[in-house]
Amino acid sequence: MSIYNERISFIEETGILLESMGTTRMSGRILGYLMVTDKEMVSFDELCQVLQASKSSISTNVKTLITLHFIKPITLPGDRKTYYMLAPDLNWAEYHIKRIEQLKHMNRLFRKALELRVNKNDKSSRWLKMSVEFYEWATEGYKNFLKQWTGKKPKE
Amino acid sequence: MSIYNERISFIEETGILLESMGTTRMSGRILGYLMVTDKEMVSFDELCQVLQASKSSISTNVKTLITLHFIKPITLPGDRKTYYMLAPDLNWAEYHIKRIEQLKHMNRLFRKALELRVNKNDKSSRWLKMSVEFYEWATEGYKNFLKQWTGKKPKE
DNA sequence: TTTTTGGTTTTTTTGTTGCAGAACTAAATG
DNA sequence: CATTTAGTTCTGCAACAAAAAAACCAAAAA
Repeated sequence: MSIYNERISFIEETGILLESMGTTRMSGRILGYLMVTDKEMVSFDELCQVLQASKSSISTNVKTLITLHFIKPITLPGDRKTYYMLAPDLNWAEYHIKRIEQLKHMNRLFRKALELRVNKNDKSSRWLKMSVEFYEWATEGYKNFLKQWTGKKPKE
Repeated sequence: MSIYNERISFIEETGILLESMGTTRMSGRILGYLMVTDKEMVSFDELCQVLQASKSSISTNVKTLITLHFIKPITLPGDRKTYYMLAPDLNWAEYHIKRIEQLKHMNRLFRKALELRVNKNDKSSRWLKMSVEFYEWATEGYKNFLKQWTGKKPKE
């Protein structure tokens, strides 16, 4: 076994969590490995070996992690290999601001439902109005809250 | 066709959105129908017919919507049927406060990874520290923000 | 220019999940 | 106590997705 058991179970946990968040288990494993390995960057080939996965699986999952801005590919002159590392410029706040879009979708649905109703003052309509108000308040407020992060912790 | 086309497409949209949020398309359809029907409550049987779905599918999906506190079952004396309506006491803020758990999981992973690292001051460790700080700040702050909602809009 | 290396794209295999249909259960009615 | 009603649970299938295998391609090396 090439890496410690604690680390293996950590990698698997990360796999499960990322899977539950909508990506794949394998992409979670890759992220997990990059988090616990003491190497600063890791080659494509090493990922295949350590995670016991096929090249194709690593290839596709590495790509999704890159588009999510979680990791970054590194290439070196005189070296054909590609290495990957945790994206040093990852901005979690930005990431979550983008995710707020889903809440906005919800809000659009509530408004539309309200339009489609004949009686705009029955229980269901009031439910919808309440929901619209909440989501309007929440999306705006949450976004403003997250924006405060930028500059909060200057990288020393 | 028993309901208007605008409403049908609304129902389908809701299905797609709820599906993308981790539940099933059918549960989204049920919620969507309850949002646009002018009836205040709808019977199990009506859901089957309007959504052209089997009893089993309605049964299981209605249950998940109930556990999510989105809808509420209503029974009436002298009537064997069960009716469903949008949960009048649904608290969206509460709902999202519970969802924050996922962010906490993330944070737990970051801390654990940091523990497992040998060199606690290399790039990856700093990435992890930054992430821990962000998630600590974000989960607490978001929770407090959401708590402000309660009492913000007294149901007049 | 041929071979090797490093990775990508395409195709198969395998596993999962949502839904329908049938069998089942509980309660109310005759 | 048999029958009907209303809904639940189990089984199986079709659709889909994740990962593996295989075919492929580009760049560097021989």
